Amino acid sequence: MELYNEKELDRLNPYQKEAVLDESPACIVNANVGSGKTTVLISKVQYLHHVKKVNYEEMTVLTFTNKAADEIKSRLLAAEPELPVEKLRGFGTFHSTALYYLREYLPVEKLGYTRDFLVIDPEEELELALDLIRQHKLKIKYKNRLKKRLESAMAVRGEEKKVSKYQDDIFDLVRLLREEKASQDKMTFFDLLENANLLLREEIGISLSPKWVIVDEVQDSDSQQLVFLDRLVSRGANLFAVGDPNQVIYSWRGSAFQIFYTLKHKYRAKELTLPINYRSSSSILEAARCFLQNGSPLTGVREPGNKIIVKRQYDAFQDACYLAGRIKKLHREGTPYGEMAVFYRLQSQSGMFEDVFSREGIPFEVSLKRTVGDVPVLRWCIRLLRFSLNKKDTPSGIYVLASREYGEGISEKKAKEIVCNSKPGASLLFDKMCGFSRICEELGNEEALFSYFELERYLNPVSASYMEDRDAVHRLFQIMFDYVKEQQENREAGMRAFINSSSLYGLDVLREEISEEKDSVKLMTLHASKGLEFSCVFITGVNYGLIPLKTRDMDGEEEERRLFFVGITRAKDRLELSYYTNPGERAMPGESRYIRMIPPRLLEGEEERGPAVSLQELKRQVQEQRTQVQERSLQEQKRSLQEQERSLQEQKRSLQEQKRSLREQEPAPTKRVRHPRYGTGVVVREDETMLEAEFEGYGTKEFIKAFSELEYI
DNA sequence: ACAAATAGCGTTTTT
DNA sequence: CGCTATTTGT
Repeated sequence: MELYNEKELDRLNPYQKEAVLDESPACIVNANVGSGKTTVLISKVQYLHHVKKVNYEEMTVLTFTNKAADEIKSRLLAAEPELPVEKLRGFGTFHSTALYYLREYLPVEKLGYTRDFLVIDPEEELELALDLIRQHKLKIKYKNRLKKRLESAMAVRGEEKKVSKYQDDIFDLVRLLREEKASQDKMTFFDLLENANLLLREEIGISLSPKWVIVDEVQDSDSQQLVFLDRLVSRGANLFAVGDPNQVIYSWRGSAFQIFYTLKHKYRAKELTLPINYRSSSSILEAARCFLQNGSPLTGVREPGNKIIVKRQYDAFQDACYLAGRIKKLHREGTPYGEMAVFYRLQSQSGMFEDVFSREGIPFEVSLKRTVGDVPVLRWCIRLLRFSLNKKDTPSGIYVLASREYGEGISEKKAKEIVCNSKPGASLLFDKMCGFSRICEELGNEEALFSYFELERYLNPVSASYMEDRDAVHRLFQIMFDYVKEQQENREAGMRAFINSSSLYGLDVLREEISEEKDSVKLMTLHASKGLEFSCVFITGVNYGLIPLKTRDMDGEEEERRLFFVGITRAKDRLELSYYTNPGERAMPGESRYIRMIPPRLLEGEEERGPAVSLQELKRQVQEQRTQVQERSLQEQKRSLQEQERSLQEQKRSLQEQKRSLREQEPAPTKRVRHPRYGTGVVVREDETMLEAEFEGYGTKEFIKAFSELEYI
């Protein structure tokens, strides 16, 4: 398709073009923030298909989030509407791709599974583990941290050394758990990748050998995902990976450090760079550059734009009030609400902004994920379906019968007896679940499914949430039937696929109410902001102790810096930072040193004042500032003392030179200020909070910077 | 049964 | 560092 060459490639800059056209069997692209990473990735896929004649089915495109996968797929489909979606089955998250391989290509029977296995969430695995501990009377220490202990124990790969450092039975538990999951035909997220890795290692004739593996955000890979990549590359796939080492903010959950270096050496990959940022104004970009670790060649193409605004606020409440006004003003001036976002460090900080914004009538959306598991009735329903589709899943059967809110409401002991001994006639609901396979294909619609299980009875009609629950279940069933209809498989297989995908992708059952107001200000943590962009970004609470968060070690500190970098580079046109003079216990009063790292010439002067405050408030703020100044000068004294010690020798050496240059030095430029009452004056003395100026006819006056009506001229 | 010793957080979150 | 939950020792 020659058309592709001319039209698409010419839209790319030379760096992007080089990446798309690169012929190396392994190529890793160091994509700077906002440099068109996804564009290159999509272009690469299209180039491989149209020019290199690689089928879409022969490509595996791996992302970390469903959102990223959806974006890539929808952009490909938008460019080529006649492209059948089935051809993009290998395009998805690592986990969904592993699931696809396990179901379609890999011999899961070797691990004791059937092809009909279902995906479970981590909580269910924990229940299973606790059950096994009880059953086998295992000795497990620190049971309150069982989840974490299991995670680390499962990550131990070596077959030999299986002695717990606490001398308990944790490794026996891991083994039993693995066997139990296989016999119940269940896999966790972890198992999906782990089992795929296990089965891909064997050289047996698997008709699975993608020609290309393309990875997005490769800097986020953990060791399991790297093994998955390695299996595919070992089977002869070419590798094209895109990522940014400056955006590593998830190393605490296991993303491998120095991944670029590792990949480059392991696969002798060619390294390319995308240096040009198209997103942010050059002022914002210049500030961002202060937070880059290595001298990455991050260049911009945009005009300087607005200066960065730094606001001092009394506390989070004051900031929320100020932001409400500021957001309204920007909205009046033409910025849509949807182009504005407020970022904070901790989830717990969102509440204040939610309260104030609702009161002020500003439409907003808090980014919080909800899954089916968070809604009790849906959790119950999914487990009802799971047992109906998989009789080996006895824990789900017991859960359904013994639930307090829904179902038969019988005791767990009784439920266990019924389910484990498969006693017919003891429970109507149990019999219904057992008989589900027989009638499954006959059910006409979701209504029929609802009445088959007699859910109007089992959903507890006397409960306060009955109406809500019933609607939620109806919606769940409807989404499921729509999903099954789209699949070409039979009803039962379709429902299995639905359960798995609802575990992997979550469900939109409850999304409707939230997304009603599309044009809304987004509130989120700095972490959640990754991958997004907004015209206007507010980062709140840029105090030391919060941004950066007080961390244990140096690595943590570096990650905090990258996190702030990610935050400020989300902004296209406006960046506004704020800090509190009276933060909670956690943070220190006063600006974070991250603010001081930004060159002052990029900042808008701080002459603007916050909203009017009462006299009492003012007094409190002044006092606050005094203590703040005291603390700061104390810190500064300490710091300068250390510096003095360090530079003592140097000072001695250059003393004479200093003296000479001192004589030559120009006197400090006279700063002039204007006051509404005293007129124009000359600044005599100035520090961070105070300013002393001499006015003709009035003499010397002292001001607190934040509250004086002074104007620099 | 009680006291002393010890381990492991703290925040961020996707699948 | 300082707190809590849990284990260990008496």
